[in-house]
Parts: sequence; structure tokens; C-alpha cells
Amino acid sequence: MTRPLNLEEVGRRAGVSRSTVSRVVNGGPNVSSETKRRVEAVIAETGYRPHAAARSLASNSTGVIGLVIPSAVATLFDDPYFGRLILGISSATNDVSMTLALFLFGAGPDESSIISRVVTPGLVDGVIVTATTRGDPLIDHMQGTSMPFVVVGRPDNAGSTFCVDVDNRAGARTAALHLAGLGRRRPALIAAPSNTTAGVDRRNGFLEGLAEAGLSVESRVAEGDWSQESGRDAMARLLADRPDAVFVASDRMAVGALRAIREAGLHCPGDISVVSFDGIVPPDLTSPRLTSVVQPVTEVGERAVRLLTAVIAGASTPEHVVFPTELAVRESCGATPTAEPGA
Amino acid sequence: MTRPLNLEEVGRRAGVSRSTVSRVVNGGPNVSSETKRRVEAVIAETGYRPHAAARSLASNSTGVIGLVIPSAVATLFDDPYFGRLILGISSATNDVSMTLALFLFGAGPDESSIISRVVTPGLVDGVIVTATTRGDPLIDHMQGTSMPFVVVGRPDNAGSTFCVDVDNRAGARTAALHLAGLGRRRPALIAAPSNTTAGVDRRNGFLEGLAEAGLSVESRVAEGDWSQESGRDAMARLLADRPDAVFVASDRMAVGALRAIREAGLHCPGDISVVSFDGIVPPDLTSPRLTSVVQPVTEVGERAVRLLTAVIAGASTPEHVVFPTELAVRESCGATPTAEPGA
DNA sequence: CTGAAAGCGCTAACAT
DNA sequence: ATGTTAGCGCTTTCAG
Repeated sequence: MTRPLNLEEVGRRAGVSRSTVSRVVNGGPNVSSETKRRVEAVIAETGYRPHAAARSLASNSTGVIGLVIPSAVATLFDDPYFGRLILGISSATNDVSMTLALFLFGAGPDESSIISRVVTPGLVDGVIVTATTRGDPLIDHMQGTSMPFVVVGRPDNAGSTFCVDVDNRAGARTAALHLAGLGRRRPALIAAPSNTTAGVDRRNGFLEGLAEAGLSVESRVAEGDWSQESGRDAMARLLADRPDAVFVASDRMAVGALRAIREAGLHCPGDISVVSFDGIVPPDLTSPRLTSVVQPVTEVGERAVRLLTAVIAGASTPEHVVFPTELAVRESCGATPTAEPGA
Repeated sequence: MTRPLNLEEVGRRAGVSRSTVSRVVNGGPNVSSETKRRVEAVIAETGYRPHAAARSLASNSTGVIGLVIPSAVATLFDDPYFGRLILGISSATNDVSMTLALFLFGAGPDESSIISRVVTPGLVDGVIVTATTRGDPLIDHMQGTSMPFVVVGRPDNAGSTFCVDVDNRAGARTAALHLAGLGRRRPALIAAPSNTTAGVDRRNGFLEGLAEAGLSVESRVAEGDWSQESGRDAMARLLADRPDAVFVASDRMAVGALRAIREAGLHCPGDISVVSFDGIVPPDLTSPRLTSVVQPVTEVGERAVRLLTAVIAGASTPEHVVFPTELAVRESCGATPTAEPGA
């Protein structure tokens, strides 16, 4: 006859009440060390583990946070960005002994049902939302609920939400200034999708930096979709205009751009300087190695978790965390490389 | 005065008991359509959603499945394999209205605590374990618990576990036969880590196929670590031995190998035929396009979820699902490409 | 320092 | 067809 292994049973075996067992399990005060020892012995020998659902119900806290990635099309995982972000978030949740729930969804009929699952009470304590597009209804939806959430990235209506982002605009501006400083005079731009704030911010930042240097892209602008292929296609098209420099809004697209340059029989950085954004593709994977505006993806993820726990704990004045980026100068821009950042 | 929005409250507003509300929420029988209509109206206007933890506790089923990836080092996400697998698993869990919890952990002191969190009662209904290494203690650990689980890949002691894998051995053998059929006589092998069963199976399958064709790799063998860099390094070393063909155990490593070939001033497939395994890198991303043994990653993920739900439902005789692979012949092997599979 | 008791919100018999 | 009731295993006052 095997009875359920719960607090009551552990208490029975240790000769104490379930309240006392609960106290030792949760490291509560007011337990004699002798009692504590005995209870712990029973826990060890029985392998008792508290029941998560029961605990959630009684304490009104689940210990799990959700990560919501809408429009999670296949291509999304071809970019190392999300893997890195997930890694950062996962490691931060592990650090605080929480569990990570992943909500991925593309367009489709299931979308609204998943959206509503995310805000199911008693499922997660809060959620991190990322990869939203401009005007994404998801964020409005979240605001209409009482579920704590933080956004990774900059939502359109950022004012009222907690979010953590990198300074895309400043980073792109730095890229422009760097290119200008190298004496380049016919810059081109391969932008990221304009339905994302990161895409818009990087584009604006680049144009702003150019303007400061008295330069302009004129018609040398193309927009990619984050994929390597799109970067290659965009570069191939732009080459007709004979640019002597190009800022590519993501590493992945830059890899494609480098390829297009090579396929056109041109040389980088000799014929054209390339600077990209992300700092996520291992430098040695390309030749020349990419000069890139590095964003601290892992830190962003970790910070998002910390911020979310604060919101869950009751923080109420929207906080806006913005991480700076750092320009890693390597060979693709044609400048003399500086030391690797952090080296 | 706002009262908690629960079954009781919804029932109060609709003028019925909480059991009745529970029935309509769960689509149970024995509810008059008039009552059902009234209750649904209240639910719609209040935005009531059942409390997940309470439901889990009462029903002894959480509706969440865990995905466990040990040794989730950063490099893990540089390979599109895991992204694809997660996508497949996520879409399958969405289909059955379940939630996906992600447990990633590298080596470290936290490892055992995460391992034990995975088997916390009342947290997940079952777990999918993948990316284990040979002799991984995690699987033994899982077997010691009553938590339902399935393995993606082939555990050493597969006999007693449910698992879904692809036929790595047969796929690699096909690659060998294909290369032999092309008239290549000095084949080389860039193997995957020998502490993984996939690595071992692919190696053995290739050697087996070679033997059937009366060929041998002799000393033309190197082992990579799945990374693109390792493939490049391995190829660079092997080139000294003048192979006229190489089987690379993963697409990522093959991309690196192609690069090494180019950097050595050699030509693929002219000087050397390349066949890889995975079929996960978009063909147009490399030139020449890779001939590859394609494994159905997404299907594997979906199938793992289905199998797990069966185990959760009580299935008890270990089942071993093995998906076949398919050779996609493109340009890197030097053969005349066939039509794209599935085209 | 420890125990008793009242829920948390839901499901699932069992009544009616 | 609907209501009543007894838990699920835990946390958390409140007594002692």
C-alpha cells in the first residue's frame, strides 16, 4: 500500500505536522535544528519534491516566465540572434530558479488561441515579448491584461511599457561616422524590415550619421528581410550604383552581401567597405572578417528577466533599459582593426 | 469591491453552479443549450479564463511538456538544427493545445538542480530529451523517475526507452555509395563528435558503405565538433592527403569544409566531391550547392510530441521510431543533380 | 517552535 | 440537466 508522497506523508514519517515540513522545505524560520535535520533526512530518503501546481495555487505564483515570439517563421531560427537571446533568458531564469515557457507562433488561426493561452492565470508569472512588428496587436493585447510583461526591443508606444533594447540608432550612427571617417563618399544602405522598430532605428541612425558627415545614400538603399539571401540580393542590386561603402543592418544579411560582392568580382574592403550590425556571426567565419556594431544580446536577455521579476514583484513605473552598442573594427571596413572589444 | 473571477463567480453571475460552468468550459455533456449560452455570455463579457494551476492540481495534468537540452552551449544555437527542432516541437504542442517549457543547461553547479526541477511533480506532464551524449547520466536519471519521457536521438541503452531518431547509419551509407558510384577512390571523412550516437552512427554508416564499395578512408579521417570552424580546420588538415571526396557529418561543418577547399585553391566538385548530412543549410547559401543527406527535423520534433503524449496517456512498451533520410543531389558532389526532393 | 485549520480554484464523483 | 461535496497538495494565518 503506497500512499501519496506529499507534505502530510513526509510529516507523518518525521513525526511532525505538514506545516513544519513546509517550513523546512521553504527555509522558513522557527524550526529547531533537530526537527529540521529529521525532516531533511526523510525528504532525502523519500526523494520528496513539492508539487508545483499545488504550490502555485496556494502561493499564487508559478515560478515560470513565458517568452513570446510571434511571427516565429522558420527563418527566425536561421538567425543566431534568437538562439542567443533564448540562451541569455534561459540562463537568467535558471539563476533565479524559475522555469522558461516558450510560446512561438506564426500567423494562422492558432494565433489568437495561443495569445490567450499566454495570459492564462496560474500558468506563468509574467512574460517577455519580443520580435514584435510595428503596430503589433500583441502588445496592446498584453496591456489590456493584468499579466506582467516586458518587451525586448522598442515598441511603438514605448511610453507605457517596460522594455529593454539596444541603442540601434546610436550604433548605426557610429557606423556611418566610421565609414565617413574612412573617406568613403558613396555610401549605401541595406536596411532591415521597416515594419520593425529595430529596422527603422538602424536606418534612421545611419542616415543621421551620414548627414552629420555631409553624406547621403541618395538612391543607394535596399531593404532586406534579415535573411542572408536577401542581403545578397540587395547587394547585387546596389552594386549597379557603384557604392564605395555599405552599412548592412544585420550580420546575416552582411554575409550575403559579402558574397554578392565576391560574385560580382569586386573586392571588400578594397572596392567597397562593409559594416554590419549585430556582432553575432563569429568573425572568422567570413573573409574579410566583418566590422560590426556589436549588441550585447545575452545581457539583454538576462536584463529582461531581471526587469520582469521586478515587474512581477510590483514595479509600476515603466522603465526603459537601453544597452549601448560597440563598434568592433575588423577588416571588412578597410580600417586598421583595433583590438577585439573585451580582449 | 471586486471579487475574484473564478468558476464560482461566473456561476453566480449566470445563475448556475460552478459545476455547470465547469462543464461548459470543458465542453462536457449534459448542459442545456440555453444554460450554455448564458454561461458563455458571462465568460465572454468577463473575460474569464480558468486558472491553470488549480486545474492542474485537480486534474493531475498540467498541459505542459518540457524540452530538455543538456550541454546547451552557445554553439548549440549556431546550428540551425536545434532551432528547427524547437520549431517542430513547438508547433506540435500548439496543435494539441499544450505549452512548451524549455530546460537548457550547460555543465555547471546548476545542472543537478535543473535536472531535478525537470521532474518536479505538477510542473510538466512529460519531457522530451535531446542532445544527450553517450553515457549521459540524464537518461539514467529519468529512468529512475516516473516522469514520462521520450528521447530524440538514439540513447546507448535504447532498448528500454521511447525514442525517435533518424536513420543516421543508412543515410551515411548512402552517401558513401553515392560517392563511390561517382568513381571517387580516395574518400575522406569529417566525422561528428564520437561522444554522440549520431556521430558514431554516421561514421559507421559511411565506413560500412565504403567497405561495400571496396573503398576505405585509410587515415583520411578527422573529427569536428559540429561547428563550421571545426569543419574548416578538419578539411584543411585532410587536404594534405589529397582526398578526391569527403563526407562531412553535418551541413554546418560542410560549409566550413567548402571554405577550406576554396582557401586551398582547390575546386569543388572538380578536385573534390563533398556530401554532407542534415539538409538544413539553404542550398543557395553555398556554392557549389551542397549535396546532402536530408533528415526530416521538423517531423522528428512533431513525432516526438505525439509519442510523448502517448506515453503520458499510458503507453508502456518502448517504441522506437526511426525516420528515413533522403539524399538530395546537388552540385557539390559532382553528379548531375536530380530534382529537388519533394519538388 | 509547532500544530490546526482555512482556503487557493478546479475536477469529478455522486446526488437529485 | 444541474447542484452538492469532497478532495488535489500546498501556504499561511492563527493558536498554543
